[in-house]
Amino acid sequence: MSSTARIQGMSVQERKERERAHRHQLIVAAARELAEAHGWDAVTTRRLSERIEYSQPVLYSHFRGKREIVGAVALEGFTELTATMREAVANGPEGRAAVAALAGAYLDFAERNPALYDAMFLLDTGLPFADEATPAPLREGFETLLNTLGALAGSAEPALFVEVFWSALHGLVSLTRSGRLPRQEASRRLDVLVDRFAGRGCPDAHTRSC
Amino acid sequence: MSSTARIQGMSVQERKERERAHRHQLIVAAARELAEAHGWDAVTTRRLSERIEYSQPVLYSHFRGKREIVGAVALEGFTELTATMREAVANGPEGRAAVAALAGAYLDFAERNPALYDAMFLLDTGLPFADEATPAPLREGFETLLNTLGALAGSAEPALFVEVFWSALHGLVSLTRSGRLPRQEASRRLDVLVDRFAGRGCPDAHTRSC
DNA sequence: AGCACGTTTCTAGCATCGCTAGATTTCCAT
DNA sequence: ATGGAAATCTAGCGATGCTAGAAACGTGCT
Repeated sequence: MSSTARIQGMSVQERKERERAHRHQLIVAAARELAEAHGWDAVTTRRLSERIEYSQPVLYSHFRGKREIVGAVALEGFTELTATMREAVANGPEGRAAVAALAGAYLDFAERNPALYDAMFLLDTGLPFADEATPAPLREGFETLLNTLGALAGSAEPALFVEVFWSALHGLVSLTRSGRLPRQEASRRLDVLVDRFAGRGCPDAHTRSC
Repeated sequence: MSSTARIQGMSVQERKERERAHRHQLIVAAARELAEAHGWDAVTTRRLSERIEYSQPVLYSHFRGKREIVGAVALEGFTELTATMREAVANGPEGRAAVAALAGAYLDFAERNPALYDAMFLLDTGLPFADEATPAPLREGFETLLNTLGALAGSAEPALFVEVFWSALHGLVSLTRSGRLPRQEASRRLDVLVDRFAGRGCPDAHTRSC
């Protein structure tokens, strides 16, 4: 290793890494756009490579395979969903209002980013969830729910309470998106769900007489 | 058309139709078994045709394509799920017990028939759901839920109440099956869900003081 | 009985998929 | 300028769902 390698070589290496990172993001963005525009079935390695103007094998120098690309898009989704939910409870609503705000934000997010939502919750991404290796964005999303809803758990364990609430939201999204539930009365279903989870009864009796 | 055609011809035609129907069921059964044994990805037209000992184009004389085969399996699933749920409420439980019985039956069914459940609720089958063309097995499944749970809807419209309950169940199944929720505490999550939907509060106050 | 015709079934192949080995080019350090 | 490592591409493999056209079959008539 010469002095040039030590002085200039490093910056060349850094530039290459920068370019690599840029191309990495290019792939993720292309996958996301393609999925959002024409569905995940339209996201093929050939189309992706065409979009980024590189050949297909380049994709495999960034990701182990297609599922890892989907996983990268899903991670973006978790970050954005967490931000959306945090915003929804930024002004500190409590009781029923908090549940309604979170649930509304969640359903809105799913409605506005269908492909992104699929990457997060439907497709196989290989992302570890309830695991010591769970990526930060996932953890933060769950914690946002926990911070706001944990207090409404009543006699149930907060974490379980949140998981069940999340499941219900996901069920609504999932069944509606796949045509199993008519989209028409989605907002009324949301009301029913919020009523059930907003602790009508013991913990927060200020919402409705019991 | 001769007398033979009028007397014997019909029975020949009937025999052919019987054989066709038999082969039809053979395809559906093969698809289901293959899916339950090795997942839906392993259900390919080539493997199916090998199982039924006919060439691939024969499949397309019975079904428009693979999705219609999945749909046929899904239909079987709805019939069986409905039967399972009916059995669960056969001895007429009420209030919390009814909710727990139905939810337990549902989750058990999903756990015991993962591929079947996927065909019903995850995969694209082209089956019409909330539609005038909704097949009978689907309708009956929903009605079973409605008959038992409608009374617990409280101030909500029964149909919506049931849809939301169903969504929550599906959410639990879906997130658990895909590894998003740890399988470990599934039964405690079920308890939390039942608590929320068993009308703790106004309609059925005999379950828990309010 | 034998033949003609309609139906059923099969062979063969298309376009596309995810993915990869090996050739080829590019670029850096000398 | 040039050798060699790193980056990139060409070409192709084994699958997939699905289909057109050829071959085989069996029915019903003479």
